[in-house]
Amino acid sequence: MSNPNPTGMTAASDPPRRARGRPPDETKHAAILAAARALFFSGGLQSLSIEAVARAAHVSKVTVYAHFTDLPGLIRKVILAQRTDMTAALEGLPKTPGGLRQALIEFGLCLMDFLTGDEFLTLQRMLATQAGQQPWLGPLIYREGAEATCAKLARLLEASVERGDLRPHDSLQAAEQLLGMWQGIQTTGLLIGGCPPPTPEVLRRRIECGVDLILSAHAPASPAEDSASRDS
Amino acid sequence: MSNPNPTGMTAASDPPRRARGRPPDETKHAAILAAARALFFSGGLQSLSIEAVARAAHVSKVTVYAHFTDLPGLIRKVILAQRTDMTAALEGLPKTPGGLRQALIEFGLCLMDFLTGDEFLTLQRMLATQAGQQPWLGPLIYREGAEATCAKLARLLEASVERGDLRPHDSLQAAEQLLGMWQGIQTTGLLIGGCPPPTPEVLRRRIECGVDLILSAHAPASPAEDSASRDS
DNA sequence: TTATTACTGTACGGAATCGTTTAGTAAATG
DNA sequence: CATTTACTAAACGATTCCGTACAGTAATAA
Repeated sequence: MSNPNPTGMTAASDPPRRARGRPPDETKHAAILAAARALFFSGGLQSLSIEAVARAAHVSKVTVYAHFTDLPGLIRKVILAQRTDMTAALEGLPKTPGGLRQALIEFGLCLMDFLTGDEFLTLQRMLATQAGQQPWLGPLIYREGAEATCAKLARLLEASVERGDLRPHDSLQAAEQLLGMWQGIQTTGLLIGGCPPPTPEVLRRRIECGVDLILSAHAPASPAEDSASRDS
Repeated sequence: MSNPNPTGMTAASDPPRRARGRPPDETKHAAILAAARALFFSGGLQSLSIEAVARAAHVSKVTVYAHFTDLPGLIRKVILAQRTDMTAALEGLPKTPGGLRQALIEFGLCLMDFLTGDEFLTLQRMLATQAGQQPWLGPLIYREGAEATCAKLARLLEASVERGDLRPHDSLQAAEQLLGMWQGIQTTGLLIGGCPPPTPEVLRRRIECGVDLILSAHAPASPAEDSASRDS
């Protein structure tokens, strides 16, 4: 509103306009958030109360209220912070050189490593319980997580189509199928604590078989399969 | 223990050994359970408290304690009741006559109709939050639900192999892939309230494409594809 | 009828939180 | 210095829920 810098360009480093009184301690903010996350990770939303967070962060309860309006507000921030980590992890998925098959497998390995990790599963569980109360959170995560990843994978396939390594096909659908096969039934199993985490061998096999299935389905018409079954 | 009927055969209808005092009112038990389920369905585990259940069931709080020892005990029973419904629904999946493709599609339609329904999603959410507290629940549901379904699907494929409609292959793996493709990324999306429920058209398309992918991958060697691309 | 058991209603003590208030201390600006 | 803002510690009233207790009513068997 009453912006003292109407040029729109922030001069050098943001105007260090020290507000007037004692400056807010960013450390506290971080500590609270960290405590909240830690607390949640070791006991679910149940154990996430303002008072517990204040205790764990070695901070006055009032300070918590000063930084985060509500308990819902705090939860929201926790989830959003988690989201940031998550999307960062997804952005960092490999753009391996090498053949398409190898690239897909590499992609799948990294992705599944992430999806079967505690960090992600916990976030997922939190979202599942919050689905009712904070309906806007789900779509946000879904779009930035699942859909974005699917699109990324689809682009990988699309690129191969343009290079002639694959026949033209519905890449988005193929990406979805691939993701589905990678996850199989185990993802939900992990979510409900119904099965142990997959061994690397099982995971790798599932990923490779999925990739091969997709690749063979959309391989170029030439009967001599050359780009799909080469490198191990 | 002090069984008055040591023959093991229950004479006619179970001995109506009226216990001595006022008989327990089965109605109450059912009412409590129903109230608990309803209550959970409209507010998550959060809103599931002994007092709320007693209120909703029009029953004294003491009665609740008489029928279910604990709050955890009540939750346990709620989940187990839900499991019973669930497994029943899965048992009832169709054994359509007709061709393999049609049978698989029918199977997929019914299954996905179930998996994307509120009943199932809510159970899933409940389990996701309870994964920490009641570790034995997850495996139970997972085995009777996901794994049993997968095995059932695998048997369907296996039978086709024996009939010669499919080449020999790892049927269990194929079943997992099929289930994965059917669920795609949307199942978890639904769980976290991240996306709207799929339209029947989308669902049907996803199911059919998955089936076709699997079938074409394991079709018998004959180049004349006859059993896969027929009927629409 | 009497004994026995199921259920009701109400109340209690204890605990955990919530969100707010108050009074005081700490750190910065002018 | 005075002012302003951030933070602390402690307490408060309110709410909710737990699990239990008590006194009384209802239904059934002996």
